[in-house]
Amino acid sequence: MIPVCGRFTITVTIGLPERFGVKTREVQIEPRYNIAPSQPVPVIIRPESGERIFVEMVWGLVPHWAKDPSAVRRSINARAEGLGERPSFRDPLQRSRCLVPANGFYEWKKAGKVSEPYYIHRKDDRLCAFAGLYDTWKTPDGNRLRTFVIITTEPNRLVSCYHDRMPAILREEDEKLWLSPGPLPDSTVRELLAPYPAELLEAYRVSRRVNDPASEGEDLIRRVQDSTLPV
DNA sequence: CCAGACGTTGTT
DNA sequence: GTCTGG
DNA sequence: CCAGACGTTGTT
DNA sequence: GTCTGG
Repeated sequence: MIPVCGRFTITVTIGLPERFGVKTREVQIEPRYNIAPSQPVPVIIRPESGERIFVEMVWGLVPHWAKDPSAVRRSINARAEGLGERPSFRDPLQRSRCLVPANGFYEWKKAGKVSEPYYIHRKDDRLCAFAGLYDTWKTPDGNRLRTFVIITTEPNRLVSCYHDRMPAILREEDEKLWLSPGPLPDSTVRELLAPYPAELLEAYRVSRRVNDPASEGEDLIRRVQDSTLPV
């Protein structure tokens, strides 16, 4: 009873800071093949200081006004449509946009009783940025819990074979605008969050080992035979 | 005014 | 915090 | 998203 | 069936 983009990967970590214009290299980022909600992810923000930085945030938004993080239903996705009107997202959309680095994501197809996972990624294997929003919750002891959501949009022709939503992948030339401080016009937001071109992506069946959030490793993105399609 | 929600997708 | 429903 | 739990008090 | 944890 949760969302669409529910698992993703960061497989290419060499050159990641350079790819996103982050100057600080102190954060050691390990490849991840099965990032699930509730886990920490290095996302990219641009504070007022102007320099892009990595900040570790937990996937699943806890709004700043929540009284108790465990009492609030954490959203892991936010629909692009009507984003500006949702109480949880209205504020972050104006002031707290982030880039979520990713190489690909998983979608599941029900085949009878079992869910069969597919991996969707760029044909050229370059890193993408999902459009994200974040918020900061102040803990009773004065610390900060930083959390984020991945925005979803209509699927392109490729992803629509698997699902009726897909993550909003920013075109590389739009990443700068998404990280710019302050509100963006509604029309700009709509344009930036439009479905990513299908011809740049590829999808294939992977092992059901990825179903278990505890699974890790490069085996998870290995292509396996798709039993639902002819050979 | 106060109380209560504040979210998404998929499946039926 | 802010909006909606009662 | 999927997997796994789904319960309590008192005693060690 | 439905919620929580990863």
